[in-house]
Amino acid sequence: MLRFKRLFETIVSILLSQRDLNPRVCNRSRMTDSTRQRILDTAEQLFADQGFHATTLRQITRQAAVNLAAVNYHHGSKDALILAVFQRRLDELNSDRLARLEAVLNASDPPELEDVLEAFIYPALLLSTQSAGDGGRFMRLLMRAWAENATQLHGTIARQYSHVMRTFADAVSRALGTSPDNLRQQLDFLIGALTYTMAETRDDQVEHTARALIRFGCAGLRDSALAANPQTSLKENIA
Amino acid sequence: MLRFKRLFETIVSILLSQRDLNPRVCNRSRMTDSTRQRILDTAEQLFADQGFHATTLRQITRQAAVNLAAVNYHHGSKDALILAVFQRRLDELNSDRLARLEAVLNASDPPELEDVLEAFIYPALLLSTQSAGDGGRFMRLLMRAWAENATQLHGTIARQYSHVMRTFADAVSRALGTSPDNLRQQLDFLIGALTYTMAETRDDQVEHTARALIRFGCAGLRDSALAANPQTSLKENIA
DNA sequence: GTCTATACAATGATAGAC
DNA sequence: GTCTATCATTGTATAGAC
Repeated sequence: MLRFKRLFETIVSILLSQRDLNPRVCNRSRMTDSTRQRILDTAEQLFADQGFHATTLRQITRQAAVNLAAVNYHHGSKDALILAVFQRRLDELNSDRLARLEAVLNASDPPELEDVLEAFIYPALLLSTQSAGDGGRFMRLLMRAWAENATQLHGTIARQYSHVMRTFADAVSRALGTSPDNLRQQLDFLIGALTYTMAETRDDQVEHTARALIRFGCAGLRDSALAANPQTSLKENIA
Repeated sequence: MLRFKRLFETIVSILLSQRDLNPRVCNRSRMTDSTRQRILDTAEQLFADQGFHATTLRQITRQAAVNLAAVNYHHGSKDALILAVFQRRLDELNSDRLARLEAVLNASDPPELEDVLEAFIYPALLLSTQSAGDGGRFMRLLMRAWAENATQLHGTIARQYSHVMRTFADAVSRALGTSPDNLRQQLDFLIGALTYTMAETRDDQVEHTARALIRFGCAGLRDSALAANPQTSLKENIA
């Protein structure tokens, strides 16, 4: 009973939160945005350090120097706050990815598979070490959130950024010279490897890890394409 | 109606309880084991359906028809209960993996890389569709748990099953004909892809998904080994 | 040893005054 | 928009019955 109410409110706040991305509706006063922002920053840091469950709203509001009720007023619920923390970072991440991909495609079409994968992988590994406050690793957050709230949060994120995935699938298929139809599963393998890796990569390993993962993913994608489309890819592979 | 279900579950868990415990510690009465087991089963089902955070101890104890305090008495805390739910399944999983790997190594040494990866991947995908009660997918649990409790639970699990990973790393290195030193990172890529995939694989896709992931992983591992050890692997690759 | 009833501090959320 | 006061619910601890 109570659960349905919470779920409803979370959904509502997710829907409402989309207007924040739109500059036209951003009419709030500076003081309000400052409170919103301060809650978001503090929450991200505490979540990364302690986990979602262990972090209380009272900790967040005390450290952010705002009232306890403010978090519910601005974000609706604790779950919605978690989602908001994610969306801010994932918006950055996917913007960065798309910008790099566009640069790659402008340089040469069809592109090199390595370059496409680098545009996808490198920003993610950078994000995992840069953000989340003082050296905290952001991507532990993603895995943590995934766990707690799996169906809802994962579904929301996947739906919201599906166009990014589709764009990259197209680019990969052009690089491989095959149809993008059967590519989705292999891209999921790559996403899994990337996500898992992000949770444990340190700042000084980013370059090395990115190169290893790009190589690993390229080999897997090329071989799988070779399986789906033997005659076309074979000669390309030999050449 | 509910009473028959409870009675049935009680009988089943009494029967099952005999194999699950270490014989040395098996001094408990059957009635006690039944309570422990019933808590574990009910918790697993509810965790998979609702997530860890959303599931309350009162829900579990009510549905399992045991007292609220029983869960703390038998497992210590909610977090420890979560860990216990995992260990039961992961013990099965890794036993299955090691048994299959041993069969592969007995058949031929050095083994085929595909066979080694199949021994690692296939049981996991099977588990993700079989267990967790009524068609629930167990591996959503793993991702969920990762999230909530990341440092502690992930660390515990990784430490506890590190020997399994080492055994597989050895087998892979023998199949590739290279040193196992630089293999760990590529195996992590594979684990990430596997974990991510398990969360979304349906019962009827297991065979197809397993084949695709094995192929993907083999290609990635072979190419990475080729990078680390050019001259040795090159001719093997051509041959 | 196992189980039960009960109590407790802390949490997320809310209502209403300002 | 913000705050104070308050609520129901949570995980956990304990005392005592079988």
